[in-house]
Amino acid sequence: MVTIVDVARAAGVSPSTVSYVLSGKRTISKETRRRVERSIHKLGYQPNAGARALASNRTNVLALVVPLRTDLNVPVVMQFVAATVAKARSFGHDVLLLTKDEGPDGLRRVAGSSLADAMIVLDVESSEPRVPVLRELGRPVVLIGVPTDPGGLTCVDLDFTEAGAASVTHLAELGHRAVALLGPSPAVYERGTSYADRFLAGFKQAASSNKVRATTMACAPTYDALRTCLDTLLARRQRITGLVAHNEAVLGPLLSELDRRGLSVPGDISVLAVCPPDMAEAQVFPLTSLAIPVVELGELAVEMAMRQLDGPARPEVRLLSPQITDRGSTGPVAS
Amino acid sequence: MVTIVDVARAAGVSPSTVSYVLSGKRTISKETRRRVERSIHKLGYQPNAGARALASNRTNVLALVVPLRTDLNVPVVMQFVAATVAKARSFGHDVLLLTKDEGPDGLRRVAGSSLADAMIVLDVESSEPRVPVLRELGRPVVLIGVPTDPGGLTCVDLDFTEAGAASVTHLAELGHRAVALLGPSPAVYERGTSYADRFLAGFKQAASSNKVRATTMACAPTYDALRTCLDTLLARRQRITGLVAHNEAVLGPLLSELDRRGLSVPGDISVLAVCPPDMAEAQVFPLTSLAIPVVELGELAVEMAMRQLDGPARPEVRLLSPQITDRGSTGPVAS
DNA sequence: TTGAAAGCGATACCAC
DNA sequence: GTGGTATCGCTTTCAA
Repeated sequence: MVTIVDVARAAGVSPSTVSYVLSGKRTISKETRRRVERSIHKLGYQPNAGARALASNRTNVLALVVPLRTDLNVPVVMQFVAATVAKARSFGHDVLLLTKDEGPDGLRRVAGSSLADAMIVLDVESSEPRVPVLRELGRPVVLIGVPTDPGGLTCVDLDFTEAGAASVTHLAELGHRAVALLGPSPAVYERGTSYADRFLAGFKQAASSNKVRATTMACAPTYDALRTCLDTLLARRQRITGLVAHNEAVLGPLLSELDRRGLSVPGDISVLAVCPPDMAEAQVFPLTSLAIPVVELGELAVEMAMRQLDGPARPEVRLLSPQITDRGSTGPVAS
Repeated sequence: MVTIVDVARAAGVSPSTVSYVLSGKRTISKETRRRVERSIHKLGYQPNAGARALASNRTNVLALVVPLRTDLNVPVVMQFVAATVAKARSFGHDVLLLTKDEGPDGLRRVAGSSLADAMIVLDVESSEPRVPVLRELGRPVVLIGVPTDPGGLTCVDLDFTEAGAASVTHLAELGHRAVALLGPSPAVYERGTSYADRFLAGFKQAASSNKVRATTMACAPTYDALRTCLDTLLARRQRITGLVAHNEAVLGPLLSELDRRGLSVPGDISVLAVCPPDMAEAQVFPLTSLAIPVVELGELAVEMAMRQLDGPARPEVRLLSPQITDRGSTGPVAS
């Protein structure tokens, strides 16, 4: 193994000089820098991560805690992970992947043994058991999602309350007077997953202030559950003309069921999907959607974590404004 | 921060004793062990990963290199990741997530800086540019997939050649004389992804030896591509009665298109899916499937990597035998 | 602008 | 069965 000492010797300088060339924390003469860089290159030197971490208290590793159950939407999580890893690399960090299964102890372990400098935590629940732990770790943390009491922790998320409201408003402005929300799995609500509740609240609130009749329904990610939901929804006295699907997993099934029942979109029923943009485009026909900005969230989370590493930034809860893209699956009510 | 020295002092022993209690590499008297463990607990001691790595040349980190493009099947990759992380944890290892985008240099970087003890590499192509690099790293490596020349590297995968053959045989035994393969995206073939080619080869080979007429077709993961494929396939003179879908992304669309065209499964056409078991069960109706044993592969890969860490094991290429589970979507040809 | 050397917190060898 | 301590490879202070 090539060490910094080897490089120093080859370049005829001291190890500290090599270190400073690498870190840029000191001004180095042009000539010295050249010699050092040459030696580094020639010897193929690569700093040892462990030694570096030990000496500097910096691992250059970002821990990412994700839910790896199948009950949450997998492609969405994956997109998020991809965005995070890419962004982290751009800051010279690698990503250590932890699962939610490890719980609060996992966080303690990783922080306690200095495996990572900072953490990004996904799938935050309203009353999140990991929050108190995270607060005590004394390490930069960014939550994706907003617990009931973020107290001191940095959070970033889509403004789901606004999003819920915006979806209703979108439909209301098209003249819809009876709309439905096809929500996430009951399991998600039971867990108290914060975004689900917030969306629901915004949805109901806007429905009432827009004088729109709203039905809401959790829907497990299976064909059967979806059919049952649809049966119930479509059997209502007041015909539902607008449907908001806040459940990526059932988008495909939903469209094929509507088709099977002879309902055309948006002719008979408008469909607004709440999902990442690419997913809205990948359906049997493109769906008007309220975007879950997965990539932006991932990148933002990394940036916020890095900022905290640079020096204590004051905690903030950042909520991104919802944006709706019309792709033709919502339209005015036929009168 | 609590260090091993603090623990040693509190327990009235030397640091080395604490270390040995932790590692179990030395016999320790019952009494001493008790005292040490108590102190560890009381002080909340957690070994510093960097220091440990530096001193022992072991990081207890496993690097996992995954394709994070959207063109490959995301849920499948995710399942694999989940299985790997869980298994790695059971060996006391954490997982560092790398993307294929980093290419060979990424592997060099991670190995060179001792960020991980071993690597597991997904989405291996036939003529895989990373193979020569991996071979030179001198670190335990397990490839998921089999490059044309594994030379010295350990690989594990489903036996896709056998799998291709088994799917044809399954249909042939039910009396089908004209079958089709709906394969992965053209992009996958163009990349020379090894499993796609192997499956195709086995498929064709078995078709010819079973005297079955076989049509094969790559299919991009979009509705349009699928429709075009189906149009072509169903327009054939000799009516196709058996369909093998080796493309997780189009299973849903496929079934709804068949339905739309008034084709019943398996009455008019048998459908055999090549995908993870849970995916076969999650369709509009359960599909007979040839399982891609994602979880087993992930766990096996970790085990093989760990074995290599224990001492140089001789390289092997392990191919899992395909298994078909009948869920009713394939049946005898109506005559 | 550069060098010397004291740590960082473990492990594991050598002694006893 | 236990202790002392050199060592791992780097960062960073102190000195020049």
